[in-house]
Amino acid sequence: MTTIREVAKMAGVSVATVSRVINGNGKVKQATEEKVREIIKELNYVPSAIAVSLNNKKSKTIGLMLPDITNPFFAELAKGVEEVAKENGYTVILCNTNGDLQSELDHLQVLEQKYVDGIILSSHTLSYSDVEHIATPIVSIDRTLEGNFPSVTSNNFQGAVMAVRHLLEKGCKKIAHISGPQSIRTARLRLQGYLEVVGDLDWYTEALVADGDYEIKSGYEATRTLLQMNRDIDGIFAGNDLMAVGCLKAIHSLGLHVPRDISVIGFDGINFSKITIPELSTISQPIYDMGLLATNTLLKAMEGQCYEQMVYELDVQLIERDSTK
Amino acid sequence: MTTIREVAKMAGVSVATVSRVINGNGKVKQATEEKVREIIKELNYVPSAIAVSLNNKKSKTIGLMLPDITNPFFAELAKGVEEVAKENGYTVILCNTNGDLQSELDHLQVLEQKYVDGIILSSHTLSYSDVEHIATPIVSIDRTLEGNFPSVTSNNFQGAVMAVRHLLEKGCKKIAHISGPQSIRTARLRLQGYLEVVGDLDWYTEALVADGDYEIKSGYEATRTLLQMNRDIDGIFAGNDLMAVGCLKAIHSLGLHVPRDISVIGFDGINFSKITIPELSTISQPIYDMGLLATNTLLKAMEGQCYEQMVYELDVQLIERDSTK
DNA sequence: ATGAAAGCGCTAACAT
DNA sequence: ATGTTAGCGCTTTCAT
Repeated sequence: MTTIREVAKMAGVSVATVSRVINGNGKVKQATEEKVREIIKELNYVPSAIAVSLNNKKSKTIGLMLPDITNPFFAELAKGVEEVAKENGYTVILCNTNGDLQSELDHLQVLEQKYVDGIILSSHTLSYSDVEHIATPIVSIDRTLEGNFPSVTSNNFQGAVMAVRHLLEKGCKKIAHISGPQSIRTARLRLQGYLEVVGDLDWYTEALVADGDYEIKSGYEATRTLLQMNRDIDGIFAGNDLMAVGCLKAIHSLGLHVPRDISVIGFDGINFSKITIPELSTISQPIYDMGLLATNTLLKAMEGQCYEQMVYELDVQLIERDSTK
Repeated sequence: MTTIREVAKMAGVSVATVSRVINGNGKVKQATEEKVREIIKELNYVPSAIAVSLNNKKSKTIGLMLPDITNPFFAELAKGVEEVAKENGYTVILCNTNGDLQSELDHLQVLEQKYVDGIILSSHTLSYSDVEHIATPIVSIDRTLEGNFPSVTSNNFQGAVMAVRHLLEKGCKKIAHISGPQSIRTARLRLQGYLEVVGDLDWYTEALVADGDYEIKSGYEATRTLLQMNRDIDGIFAGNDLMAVGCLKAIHSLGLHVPRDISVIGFDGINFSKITIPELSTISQPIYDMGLLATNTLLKAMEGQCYEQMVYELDVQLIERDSTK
């Protein structure tokens, strides 16, 4: 491994001079600079990021903590985060937590000791006391956190309202909801949005809400349960796209047709929602943009800038496709 | 930030002693150790990974370079990698390259200067000369690399043969193939497997192979082209699951039925293959396991152990579902 | 069993 | 314009 010392020696200058040409600060004579650059190239010298970090207490690294990278929602988010990070010279440490509190705490601990310059966090189990001691800036995604943490979310409540209204407009007379885990804020908000619209209608009963867990399988099962209890359901608002996919399958397996017999709408707008048969109508969140925004916000926080805004709640959008008619 | 010095001072010992109790080497009197631990806890002291790294030249970090984390194949891989890494006290830096050579080179450069202890690489553009100078161990996924790099792949050729034979057994009389980008080794092997089985049959013509690029859309388009030219195709082997999904959609859009009119089989066994309607028959690779194996192999390489094996080619498996009858 | 001090590779303040 | 040197936080000889 080549060090700055060897470069200095070969170039016949001091390490300070080499450091100056590398970082482009301080004065260096043209000729000297050229000579140094030449040697750097010749020796294939790359400064040790570790040594640099030890000096300036910046690792040029951010941590990204997610429940599950195989969930398309988080994968898209991660892509956005990585993109912005890279553009700004940062590197991303991926932390997959499975939504497990202990795992999250462990990861947090490691991120701290690796001196990451910032953390983007998507967690529904972490509480304020778990993160308050962390000196590094944190941006929360998909939920807000107590304390002074910026957050990037989208308008879950409003989206749910839009979804259900859409179903209503399409002529649905009895609309069910497959809810996400009520421990997760987005799931609660989406349920609230649903209730907001249908809670007062005469056909509404509690039996029209089935619990899911945001995974495909639960959408499948919830739908079958729902349809067993209420044969006249003609519209289903699934708490997310994954469950909507399961829902589509369940309806198909029952010999029914979407959207002729039952209209289905999801939430998230993951890529896969447009490849189902029929293509899924959904409320799309600007997932990739949320990743970009979260990262840019984090970057600002890291530079010590005041936040322009602490809480971003992005607009969602109704995407009408073939599963609602 | 608490340093080892403060701990030492508070405990009334030298930094060397603190270091000893942290790392559990060297002799430390029971009482001293307890005292030190107490102070560590009290001060909430966590050793700086950076400083440690500077000493022992190990960052406890590995780099993971992938074309696209939103591709379920790579997301699953990443999950496996992260899992094993975490278990072994390593952290994963995620590098998303979009399959772009320059991006890969940039990332490689950064990984080097961050002193990652190892790299897991999935690239089809990088060549030997791009990586030979890298001192850190590298494991290649999904392809082999010249030189002494261990690799983890699966049996693409054999899988393709299995896929096409399966179609034949199901009674297909004219089988087409949607190939992946021929710049990618796996795509070439799968095409070869297809040709191996049907190349000599009397109905085979070159027009039965359509080019795709491993993305959903290309599967859709290739299928429509294929079917336009050859109305009597009754079986399609798609080069991967994503294209198979596009294929399913195209067939559906043409008013035809899978598997009644046309049987379809994919390759990869990504999670999503089981949620399509109809569920997709496919050749499944042990994706998650490939991630585990690659990481374990890398870990061994990092410990300087001789490789038990340089090249792993894992078995694939035919999964018969509803898209082939 | 414990401490003092050198050194990991670099930056930045201070000299010259 | 360039060099010297003191750290950054830690590990690890080498003394004691």
